[in-house]
Amino acid sequence: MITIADVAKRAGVSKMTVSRVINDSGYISDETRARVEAAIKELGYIPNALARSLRFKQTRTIALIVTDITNPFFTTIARGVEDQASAEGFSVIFCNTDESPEEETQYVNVLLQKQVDGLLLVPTGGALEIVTFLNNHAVPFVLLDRTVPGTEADVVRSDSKQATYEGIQHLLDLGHTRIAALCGSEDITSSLDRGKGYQWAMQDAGLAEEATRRTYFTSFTVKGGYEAAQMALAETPRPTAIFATNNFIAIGAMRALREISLRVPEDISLICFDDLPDATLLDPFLTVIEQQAYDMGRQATALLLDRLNDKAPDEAQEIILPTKLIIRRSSAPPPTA
Amino acid sequence: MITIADVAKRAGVSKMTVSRVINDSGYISDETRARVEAAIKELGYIPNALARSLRFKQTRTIALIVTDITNPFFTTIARGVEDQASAEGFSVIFCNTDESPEEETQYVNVLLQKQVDGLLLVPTGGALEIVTFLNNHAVPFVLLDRTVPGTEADVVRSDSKQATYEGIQHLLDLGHTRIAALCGSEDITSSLDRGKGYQWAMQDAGLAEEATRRTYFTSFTVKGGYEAAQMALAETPRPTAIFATNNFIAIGAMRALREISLRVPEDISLICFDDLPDATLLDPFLTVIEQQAYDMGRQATALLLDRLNDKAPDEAQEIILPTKLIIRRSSAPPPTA
DNA sequence: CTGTTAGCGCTTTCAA
DNA sequence: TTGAAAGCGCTAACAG
Repeated sequence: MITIADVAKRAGVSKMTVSRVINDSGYISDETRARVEAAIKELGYIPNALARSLRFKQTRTIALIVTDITNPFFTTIARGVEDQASAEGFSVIFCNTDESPEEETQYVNVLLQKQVDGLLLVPTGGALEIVTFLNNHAVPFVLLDRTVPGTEADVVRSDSKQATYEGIQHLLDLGHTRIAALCGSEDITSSLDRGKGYQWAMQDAGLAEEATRRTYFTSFTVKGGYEAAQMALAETPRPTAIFATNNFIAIGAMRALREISLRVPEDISLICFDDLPDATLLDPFLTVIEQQAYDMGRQATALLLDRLNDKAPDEAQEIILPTKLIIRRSSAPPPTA
Repeated sequence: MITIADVAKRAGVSKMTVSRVINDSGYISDETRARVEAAIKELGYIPNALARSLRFKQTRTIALIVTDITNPFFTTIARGVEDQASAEGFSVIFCNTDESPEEETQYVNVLLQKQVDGLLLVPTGGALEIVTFLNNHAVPFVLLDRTVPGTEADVVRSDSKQATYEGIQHLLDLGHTRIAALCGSEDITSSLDRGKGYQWAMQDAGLAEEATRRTYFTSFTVKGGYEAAQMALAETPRPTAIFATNNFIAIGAMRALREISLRVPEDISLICFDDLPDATLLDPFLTVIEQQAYDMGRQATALLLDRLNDKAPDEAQEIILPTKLIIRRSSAPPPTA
């Protein structure tokens, strides 16, 4: 390995002078600078960021921990994070917990050892302990998509409750009354909020009991959606519309519908939270409540970097991003209407 | 920041003793160990991996550089890499170049400064320089999916040429003769190999000229596929089948077909390289040549880690993974057949 | 079984 | 404008 000492010797100067050239700090004569730069090039010297970070006490690296790397919602967030971070000269370490609190704890530990300057975290359902730990250790971090009840923390998320209200309203306007809600896990706030938005909208329409009866909790997966949909469809009378609290649940529901040959939207309507990326779809036809995933990544990163530079207010910030109801072909009036 | 010295003082021992406890090395009395562990817990001590890596001269971190993080093919690779690496106690830094050689060079530089132990690289079309650089600097790395002509390097990839041959053969067997090929960029070997496989199969069927005339180069994107398909469809007589060299090109082609109301497979057949993940598809119906993306990630990582441990042979390794032709509903005999 | 010394590659501080 | 010494947090090598 080529070190700063090698370069110094080659250029006939001290290590300190080389350091000054690398960091463009202090005064150096043009002649010396040229000699040092030549030596760097000749030797193919690469500064050791480990040693620098050890002195500087910062790594210019942040980490992004998501719960499902296969979900386009999270990869889109990742792009936003990446773009914003690299614009400010930060690197991003990307981690995936698969919704497991154990993996989450494990990653946070490793990342702290690696001295990341801050964390971006989509918390699992069991994140209370680790988030409390981060707070106690004064590690800068920002939550994404979900909050962690019982803690104070910066968070960037959508207004799931309000957005769901509008989505359900759209179904109600079409004439539906028997609407089932397939919700994600009960220990995830975004999922809960969507459930509440559903309940709220149904209640406002005088359908509170209907809503209670037709709420199903499952996981944010295709399998979960499939199973929950089967339960919802087994009810008599059958629902005329299904609301899925995320994209994967909707796909699972779609499979269940197809299996019993129900047509969408002729026989039953289907809407969901989260869009699927245009690029992976042959035919966009689902009516969705779209979240601004890319922006969520960008803003969370901007907030985190502000924190790192002491440019954010002391109190925990809560940034709520707008959503958009995109009406496509999967929602229509109920068959009997 | 709490350091090893703080722990040592608290436990009333030397720093070295604390180090021994952390690393579980050397002999320590149970009593001392307990005291040290108590001190660690009380202070909430987190070892500084920077300082350790500086001494050990290894970071137990590798990097994965892909060309398009939005493509499920690459996120699936990422999962394989992640799983294999973490099983061996390595962390992964995940980077995205968007097919830009400049970004690629930039990332490699930063990563080398960060002292990653090795690199996993899906090379861009302009990677010759950076790969040569890596070779000269004896940085351990493994190429994924593509090779870089003019260099020697470990690579894990599919046999694109052979796989394409079989895919085209499937179309020929169905009775197609007017088959168009929508290829990715000309400076990417996997794309070229798929073009060659197409040419080869057509030639064996006595359709060499037909193939030459119906080959279109574009980029591995939905937009690229859309545009190339429009060109292919403008020919007279029109092709009765389209072969797309990746999933995104196929989706673009699908859009172009829909725009002029061509039905698949009744009016025209469509097959492509790379599957789309089950989870993001409402209705899998494309006939595809599936690559083992997850395995590609795993094997490349295993090879890289072997290299790091001097367990791999001196010569550059080439691991060719099998592919699978999955026949679904998008391919059928041509309309006139 | 435990401690001391030296040094990883770099930069801060102070002096020249 | 340049350099020497000290030290960031940790561990290898040796000594006790």
